[in-house]
Amino acid sequence: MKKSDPARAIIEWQKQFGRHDLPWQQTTEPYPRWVAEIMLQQTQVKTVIPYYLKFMSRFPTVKALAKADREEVFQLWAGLGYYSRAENLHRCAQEVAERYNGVFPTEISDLVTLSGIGRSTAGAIRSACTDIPSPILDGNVKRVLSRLLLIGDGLSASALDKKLWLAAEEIQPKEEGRAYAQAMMDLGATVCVRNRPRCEVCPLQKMCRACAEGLQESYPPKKKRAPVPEEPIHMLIYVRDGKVLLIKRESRYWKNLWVLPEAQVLPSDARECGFITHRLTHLKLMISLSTVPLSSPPEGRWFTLEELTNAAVATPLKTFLLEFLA
DNA sequence: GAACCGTGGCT
DNA sequence: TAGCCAAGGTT
Repeated sequence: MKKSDPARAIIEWQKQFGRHDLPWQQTTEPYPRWVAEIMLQQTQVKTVIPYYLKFMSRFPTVKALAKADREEVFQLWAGLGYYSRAENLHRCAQEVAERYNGVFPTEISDLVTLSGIGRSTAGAIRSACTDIPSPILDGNVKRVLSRLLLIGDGLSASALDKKLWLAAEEIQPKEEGRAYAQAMMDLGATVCVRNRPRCEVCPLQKMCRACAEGLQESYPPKKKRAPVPEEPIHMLIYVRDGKVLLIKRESRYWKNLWVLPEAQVLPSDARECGFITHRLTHLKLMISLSTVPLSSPPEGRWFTLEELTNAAVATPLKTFLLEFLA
């Protein structure tokens, strides 16, 4: 082993210090690895595990998922966030069932044609299932490569991505793709973390340019974001016979989930009874109680408390409603 | 190319 | 506390 080969170094490191007991690591079948990869997009391992176990238990095969009731898919996804993933997941299963006869592909060129699978997720699936090294560029790999090679200063986001993809291709080993991919994730998640990286235990310490110059915390460059405060959205609670009225949200946040109906203008028979602040988006929901039958409720579906518990309702709203109606 | 999409954890 | 970030993809 060449000492200057970072890929070999982290593969060896992974065998001793990496994670080996994650639920989806116990198989090399494409379907469960795909489900895990989609759930893991922008979502931490700890959050994903219970959702993954529940999902695989209910839909053990891609054909089962393809035939699944759309509503049930969203029920299992509710609380995970980024709900377009659930929509794409269901669509992808149907694409695999139709175009690939229910056999999940493992080639990059096939994978990237499927809904919800981009270049990085395709690489992750192929690495995991075939053991053939396939480039990945997720948050972990970006952070590791950016620091190792000191890439990022003064680059636009797209230029940075382009350079990092090239680096990801160059640095990957010729064998042990599965271990290597897992090694990059584990290193990024447990050692080469965003704040206060643990360089003293990093297998790449002596090759890392950022570490040599003490610039770890400056790489990769921070994303700039300018959150736009939004006007509060007024939502109304209609209660009748112990049931609450919800409607399907069809756009933007919480798309395809059940939410309280909105009101442009608060009716005179409504009174404010609470609000939710949606942290990332600064979305504010003003929730008011409407006295039925003075108002005519919109078309929707009436949920009992028990139905509400298992329904595809966003977590903050579900929490509020269960507390309010209890 | 940039805006958009959720939630939980961390400091 | 309030901002920042995480196993990204789509439009």
